[in-house]
Amino acid sequence: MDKKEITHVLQEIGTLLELQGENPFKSRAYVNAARALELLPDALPSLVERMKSHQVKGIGKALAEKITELAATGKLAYHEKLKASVPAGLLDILQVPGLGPKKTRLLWTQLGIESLGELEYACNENRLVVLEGFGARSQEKVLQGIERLKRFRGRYHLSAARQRAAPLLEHLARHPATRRLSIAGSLRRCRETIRDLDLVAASAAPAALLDAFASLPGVERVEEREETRATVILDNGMRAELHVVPDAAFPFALLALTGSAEHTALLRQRARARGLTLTKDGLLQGDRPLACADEAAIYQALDLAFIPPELREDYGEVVAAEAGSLPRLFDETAVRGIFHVHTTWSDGAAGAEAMALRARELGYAYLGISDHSKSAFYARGLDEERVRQQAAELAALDARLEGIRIFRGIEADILPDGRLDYDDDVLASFDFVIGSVHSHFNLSEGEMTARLCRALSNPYLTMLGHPTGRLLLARDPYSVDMHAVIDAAAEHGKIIEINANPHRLDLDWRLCRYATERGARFSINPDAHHLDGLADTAYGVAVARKGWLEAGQVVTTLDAEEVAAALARR
DNA sequence: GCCGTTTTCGGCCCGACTGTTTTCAGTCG
Repeated sequence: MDKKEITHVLQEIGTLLELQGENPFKSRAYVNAARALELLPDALPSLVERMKSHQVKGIGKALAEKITELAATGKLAYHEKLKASVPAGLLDILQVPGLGPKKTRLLWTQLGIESLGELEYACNENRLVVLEGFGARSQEKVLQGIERLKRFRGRYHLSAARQRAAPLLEHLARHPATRRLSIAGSLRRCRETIRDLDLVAASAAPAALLDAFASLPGVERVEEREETRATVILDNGMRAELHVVPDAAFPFALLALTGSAEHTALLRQRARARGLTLTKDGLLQGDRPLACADEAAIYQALDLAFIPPELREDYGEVVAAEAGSLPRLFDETAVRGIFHVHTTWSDGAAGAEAMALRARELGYAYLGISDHSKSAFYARGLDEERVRQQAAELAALDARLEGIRIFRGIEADILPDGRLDYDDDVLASFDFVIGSVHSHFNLSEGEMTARLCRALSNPYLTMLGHPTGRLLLARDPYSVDMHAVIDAAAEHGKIIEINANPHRLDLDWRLCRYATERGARFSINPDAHHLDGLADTAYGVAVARKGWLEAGQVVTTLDAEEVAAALARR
């Protein structure tokens, strides 16, 4: 059992204890221990040794024993016992906004509710209103929350989908019966959330390949099996479908299965206008099939430039492909540096030096550190004194490290009235300032728009962080007039963040083209809170591609000298 | 369950918001 799995168990114990009505501080001790574990860079064996000799703050005798048991056996009797005493459905109920452990426990003990389905039923029967602390409004909110959860159920973040698809592709690619292989569907188009995985293979032996697919690691069961197609359910509940076609049909199947449905409908119309018929099996002129070696050849047959999968959303890409005005998309290799990285100074899990070394390893030329500001006390935001201390540390680090330049920034809270979280003299001391909203999400649209626009007019602000505040599959964006915000950013020459954390992907790609028209510039920021978070930059590149951005619009494609000059001009 | 000590118990992070109350508990970030 690795560290991540152990921290997950500890967190779940904390939740279960709360549901049981245990002392909340006891429950928090488990959550604290999970965090302490996360923050420690050590590998597991040396960690266990340090815990046993009481060297880890937040992990005492009892927790050290439990963690040792987990690390050694992969199980914990105490955890199993707790799980058995609390209905599993209560953990689902905790996902409903407004329902925490206390209220969930009340629902359980007073009304006998043990699952989301029972909760929905009870709401419809108007049974919540009699409970202490509940009323008609909260019952209505609970119902809305359940609706939202249902809507999201069965969807996954882009990152999760990529992680599950990669090993499937790897195994199938090695199979001798595979001639060509590709991911398709919304994952190939890099949509921000994905329902299921679609794979296409070219092979002369479909049965053999489908057999192999059904028995890949991580496949829990086969849901459907036909001659050329199989659907399986993976062990996390995700659905994956493999289509096997003859090699000549591969480009057509790939195109059709990649979609979007709207995009392929446009292509079929276009074919028809040329006396051709485009299907998932081929391109026909009357009865005569026209051979196409790859997707590009199909587009060519329709007098179109090749349209990258990310753009196939019926957002004007066919018109642009006809006019030869598709954007010149860039890939990860064009990104030269990174902004928006947290460290242990606030809520990050790694120190600045470790982050810098990892960034250098990944080939980046500069790293912009930006911890939280003082209002973000839940994230150990920096007061003015700690800002000074960190400044000294980062200056020394920058002087010491070869091959990577450190920029010293801050992620300053945008206060409800649109001011930033420090006085001007402190703001002026940073190389760059990211302004972000972390509280007071529920302002009216007018107030929130004014708040962001005022922040954008602040001369010390460099860029606007996660502009809409959304958390994919969890929290809707706050209400804000993003067109007005983009206008303000363009007017004041501020950079708009493309937050590359796969839970955010914010700015939304749908707004990128409007921002481009207004002349806005962008920065692809991983918002990394641990070492592996730096690699999230890839998801930001996916958003940029989907938003038709070219390298020239993205400041992190500049080299260190150029970006330093741009920051200095601020 | 952890920690620290004025050392074996008492406190454990803060503030805003919401919907319920009629002075506050629970949730959230």
